[in-house]
Amino acid sequence: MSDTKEELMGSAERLFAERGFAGVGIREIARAAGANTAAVNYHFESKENLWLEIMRRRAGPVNAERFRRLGEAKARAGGDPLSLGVITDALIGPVVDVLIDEKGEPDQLSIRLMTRLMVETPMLFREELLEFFAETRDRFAAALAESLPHCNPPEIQARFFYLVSAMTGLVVQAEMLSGANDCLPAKAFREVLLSCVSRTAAAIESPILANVRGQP
Amino acid sequence: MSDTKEELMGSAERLFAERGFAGVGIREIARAAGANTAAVNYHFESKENLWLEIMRRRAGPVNAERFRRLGEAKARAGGDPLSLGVITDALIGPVVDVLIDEKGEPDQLSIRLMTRLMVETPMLFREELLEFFAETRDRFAAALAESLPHCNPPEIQARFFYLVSAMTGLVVQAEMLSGANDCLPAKAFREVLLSCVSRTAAAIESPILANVRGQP
DNA sequence: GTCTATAGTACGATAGAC
DNA sequence: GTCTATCGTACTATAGAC
Repeated sequence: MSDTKEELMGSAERLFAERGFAGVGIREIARAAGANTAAVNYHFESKENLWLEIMRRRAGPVNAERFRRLGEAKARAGGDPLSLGVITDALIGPVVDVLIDEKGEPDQLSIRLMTRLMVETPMLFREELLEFFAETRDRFAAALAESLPHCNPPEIQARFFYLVSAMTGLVVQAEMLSGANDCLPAKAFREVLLSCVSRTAAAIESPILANVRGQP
Repeated sequence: MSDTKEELMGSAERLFAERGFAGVGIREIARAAGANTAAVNYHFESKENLWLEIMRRRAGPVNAERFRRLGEAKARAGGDPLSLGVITDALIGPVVDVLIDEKGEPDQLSIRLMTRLMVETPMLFREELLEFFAETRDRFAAALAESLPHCNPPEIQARFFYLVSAMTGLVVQAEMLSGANDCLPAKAFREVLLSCVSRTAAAIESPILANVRGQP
């Protein structure tokens, strides 16, 4: 990949993270990369495609790590079904790792970029999103079904939905958490996120179907 | 409030829901409302202010219902601390209700609007957001502390963070759930969301601090 | 592979008529 | 309270030189 293309993706990530897809123009992306406006269209064909390339470049390694953890856990388990904790960690753990820098503190760029990617991609590129994550969905739904043999497909789907929604909330609210200096030191950022992963595993253990107030 | 102002807020809600703050121009908002561009600046002073007025109008009743549920539960409990399930329902239940129309099916406009409001407001209007939700934060953090007397402030804060992040994920992913016709009928939409509320209550019951893989 | 130049359109805000 | 008209700026995309 050419230097210019690399630079363009870098400045696009920074700007998209701060202001979202519609909030940034290709002129500004090119200027920040020290390139010309036309270079964006040459390398990416369109602004839409630039967004998708960023999404794939960021989400690809996350999915790879998910599959690595799932495969490793399966190897360790022999033929036994996996625990829900292990499945939850394999799905959400790799995302949490992206939000944390090498010192264990919040990585603001990644937090904001992942937030934008997770919220705006479904609205702008529904088809491409579903295609890109089809394998992840299928493999984790299958793992859940194996670990919950007494659950029918809607129950599996409801639990998978909880996993995805809990992961999404973690990413979106990670920025508020990183900016809250109430009584949480920056060192606790990672601990709190990891505790949320474990809590999510506990949440899908529960066979709950009714709500706490008791309505049907 | 004048008819024109009402119309402008309505069309702004619809357009912001679809394309976000930066994705919509005041010209288009005015056109959709059958008014002139200048009417937006007359009634709201700026596009930013229009967004904030929409946020307050949508979030105000949600907060009111939260306080109502919390107050009702406290009255019912006498002086005893509330269960975590009741606190969770008081905080998240009113948001879930907004996502569902009178037939119990997904309300696409509200789902998308709440998503945009929850994700973009913290990034664009951090100060105003914190001020608007200060009372909610304080009252629910206090209720949690009363119900978890053995927890220190960071532990309370970590649980409160989980509540907020689970709620955020529910809203953001509600759209994907409403569009998934795999094996979930539209009638199940409400059931799944409510089951997520109960699961979240179960999640914050847990005294978990370490993650499932056992690292520090 | 990167540039200049430009086409065609949209942006937010405001001044001033009515 | 709502309009027209307009300022200055920004937008995506493309054609064509180098």
